[in-house]
Amino acid sequence: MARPRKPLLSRDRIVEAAGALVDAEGLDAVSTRRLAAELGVSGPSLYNHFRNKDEILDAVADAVSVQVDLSMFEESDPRDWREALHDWALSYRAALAAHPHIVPVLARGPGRRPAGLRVADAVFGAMVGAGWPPAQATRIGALMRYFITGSALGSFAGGFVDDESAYDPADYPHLGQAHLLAERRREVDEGAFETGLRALLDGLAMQYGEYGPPGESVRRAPKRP
Amino acid sequence: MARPRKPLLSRDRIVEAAGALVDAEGLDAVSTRRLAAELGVSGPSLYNHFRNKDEILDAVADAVSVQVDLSMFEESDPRDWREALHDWALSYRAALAAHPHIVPVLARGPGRRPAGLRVADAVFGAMVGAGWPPAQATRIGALMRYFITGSALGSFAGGFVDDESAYDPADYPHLGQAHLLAERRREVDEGAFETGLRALLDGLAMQYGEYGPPGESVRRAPKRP
DNA sequence: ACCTGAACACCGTTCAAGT
DNA sequence: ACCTGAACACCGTTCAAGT
Repeated sequence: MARPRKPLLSRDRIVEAAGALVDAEGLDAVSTRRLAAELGVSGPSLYNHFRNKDEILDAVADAVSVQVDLSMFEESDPRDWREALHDWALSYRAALAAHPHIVPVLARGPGRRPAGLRVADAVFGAMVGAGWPPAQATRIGALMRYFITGSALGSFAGGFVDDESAYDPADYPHLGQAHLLAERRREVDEGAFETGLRALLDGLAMQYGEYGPPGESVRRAPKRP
Repeated sequence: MARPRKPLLSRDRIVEAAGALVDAEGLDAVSTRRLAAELGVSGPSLYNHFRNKDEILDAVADAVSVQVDLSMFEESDPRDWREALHDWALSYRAALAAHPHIVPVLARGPGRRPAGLRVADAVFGAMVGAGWPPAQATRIGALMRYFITGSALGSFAGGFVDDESAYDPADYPHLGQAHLLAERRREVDEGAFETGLRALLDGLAMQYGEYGPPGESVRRAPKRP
């Protein structure tokens, strides 16, 4: 066959197929040979479009970052940082939850991934715009990513086995109901995320009072901005 | 050679060597052949002691969980849940930070790993003992794990490339200083963890008020269950 | 430029054979 | 019981050859 007059592959086609494979069968299912077969070509063909397999997975991860809504950072009053952060966190988590198997790649950080950098840029810019000192804005970007990727990386409830005999009361006196977690997985994980997000934002709002909103030299502590 | 009169291997020796390899060169460096070579045996020998490679990595992960201090949950007044949670979080994070490459395995949850289950048992038991309703105690265990493993999984600062030209101001107007993050990695990551942990605990303390301290039979209805 | 098959140096795991 | 080498069905990546 050699070279066809119209290319069989493109970066987009490869990323799409790789993403589908990751979603359907997990990261381990993605081998260059398997992926190439799925695309109807031979393994080495992929190397005409990507330098290596990691670059393909990076592109899959970035395609997920593209799904994260950032509009709340442009549209709203900069002083509504709490609400913007809340909405962004929900959107971010939803994007990751839809593609859980790629989260370990995404959690390595933005690197040179454009969409990952856009997310970081938007959050940092919005926090600085809201009056947070740059060092605090950086920390907020970091701690939000910790919490969001941590929640998307491994289901808490799903991390417990669905087998009552695994929880010997002599060893684990308080885990008598743990075997029930698995079947209430969504509920537990989403509840924990909501509780944690609210706690995080409440706590940050308290700290915001220490730094104060921009443009005023004296201010009251915000109750729940 | 065949079978020696004294076994060459033991589960402990294998786990120790695997852990050292993970720490030194990362998860990808652990192959059964490489690990066996490190132990002076042939690859298949490992299968006399573990069912498969995943079981070996699970054991490495559990050896890290063993390092997590849980004494604060036994010693202190149950009402000091906030301080106990704080100290536990620091100990947990320190254990993970010492072995960052195994965190992805650990983040999958306790499964059947004894030390992982002991951690979950201690936190849940302590929160219930402090007066949190069981459903909230579960959520607290979950959200703390999200935050802690998220912070240990990927360095935030280290996730940005150390190359100024990667941050075109036209694309990322607020990331002009991002290339400096890498060299202040520890400071940034630890600062974010401390800020986030404080926010989380402050926020949880606010929610604790909604449920009320233990030992009272009448409490106010929670505003935001 | 873009695909191919062959090749290299690896994998995880199974299994019969050895003591 | 615990180790071995051989074997199976895979890997990621390189490269010369084809059009």
